[in-house]
Amino acid sequence: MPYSREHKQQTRARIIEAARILFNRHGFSGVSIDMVMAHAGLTRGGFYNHFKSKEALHSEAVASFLMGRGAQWREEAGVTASTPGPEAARNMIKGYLSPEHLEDRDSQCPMIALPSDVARANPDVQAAYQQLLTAMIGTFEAGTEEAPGTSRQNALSIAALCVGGMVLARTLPNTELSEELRSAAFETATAMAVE
Amino acid sequence: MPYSREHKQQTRARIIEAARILFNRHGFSGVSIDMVMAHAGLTRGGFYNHFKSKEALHSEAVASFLMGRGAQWREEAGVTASTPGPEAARNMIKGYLSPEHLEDRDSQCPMIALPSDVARANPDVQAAYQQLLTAMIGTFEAGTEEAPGTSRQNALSIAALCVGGMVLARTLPNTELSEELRSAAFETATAMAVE
DNA sequence: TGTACATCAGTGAACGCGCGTTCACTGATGTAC
DNA sequence: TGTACATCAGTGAACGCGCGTTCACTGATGTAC
Repeated sequence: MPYSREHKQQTRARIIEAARILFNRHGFSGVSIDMVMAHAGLTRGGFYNHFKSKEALHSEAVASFLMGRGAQWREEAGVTASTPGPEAARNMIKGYLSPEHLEDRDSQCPMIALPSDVARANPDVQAAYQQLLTAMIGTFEAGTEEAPGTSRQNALSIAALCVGGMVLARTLPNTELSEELRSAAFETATAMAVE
Repeated sequence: MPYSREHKQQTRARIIEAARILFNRHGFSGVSIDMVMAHAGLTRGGFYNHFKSKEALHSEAVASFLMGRGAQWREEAGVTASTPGPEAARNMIKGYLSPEHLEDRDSQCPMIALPSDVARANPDVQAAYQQLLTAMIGTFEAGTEEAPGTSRQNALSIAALCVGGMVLARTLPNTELSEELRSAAFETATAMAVE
């Protein structure tokens, strides 16, 4: 078997990484397979050696965020530490609703970059997003466990604040209102995690 | 001047209405000019008698929501009444985060249907969205005027909750989590409007 | 160690299709007489 | 009132382009001897 199995896997990973970045920047339909392959240092024809279709690449790209950057965030926030609690939730909120995340077009959370693409995507893509969202909600829920009755509602609301705040801030051309929105969502979400 | 001015304006309005509905259903790039014109009972060629480009149609469609259904909502909520206050804000939240709005694919708020299209659209489209969002925030702000220091932050957060809750609920294939999110965002936003 | 071979990752031309846009036209309508 | 005309909203064929996908090929590499 010429070309080690490793070699093919590395190429595959390079294509997924290029796709993740380009989808974030330009949206699913704003990216062509030519663009993805060129960004990965390859030519168009080889794509179908690795993926069944463009849509299949989409769900791989989302999953790769969850396993890559998303996992890193959760670790940094201390979710995996022995004492998760409210501090991990607050750290997560701080990172998610940070100015850096708002500006990070390439590595932002796909829920911010591509929400409307997903609502119309195939079930595999939607399932990948749901995993991402479920992980996020889990982090917040663990951070508000003192009051069991309201903790679930709080966690869901914090997730809505995080995604909604960032989506709106990202949409606006007016940077002042954009920053105001991000900041307001951050303050409110943080207050909710402390309760 | 054959064909009254009125006639042309009516046709134009019919095209915009078709576009608003189809963009909501399928997203900006998922809709062709053929589809819009057919939906309006016309043929492709006439489009450029009315609009400069497909993008120009996009901003018109958003503006038409603001002036049409959006204005109707604000009226029903009582924003224009002599005593706006928290009740109008609560009504608005109730309508926005309602199960009916979640299911209403055709006439939902474009901020829910097309968020990622907008972030990459031209300035005219973004300006139309900003007007829509500003009107929404204004309604909420008027509803929390008792505490001036926090009212602005609250209004912005409620907007983020409304849009974020609906965007996430819309994205999910799992209807149970979807409903849970909508409901949680509704409860939290309502509580914030009362404060 | 060196060589012939088989494999298959990667290449790039090609296909078919749908799209946004253009354009020559047609025919319904309001106006002038 | 009736008719000829000018206008321009609407038609539908056509253009050029980029896209997702296919396919015959090529050439780098691991393996067998």
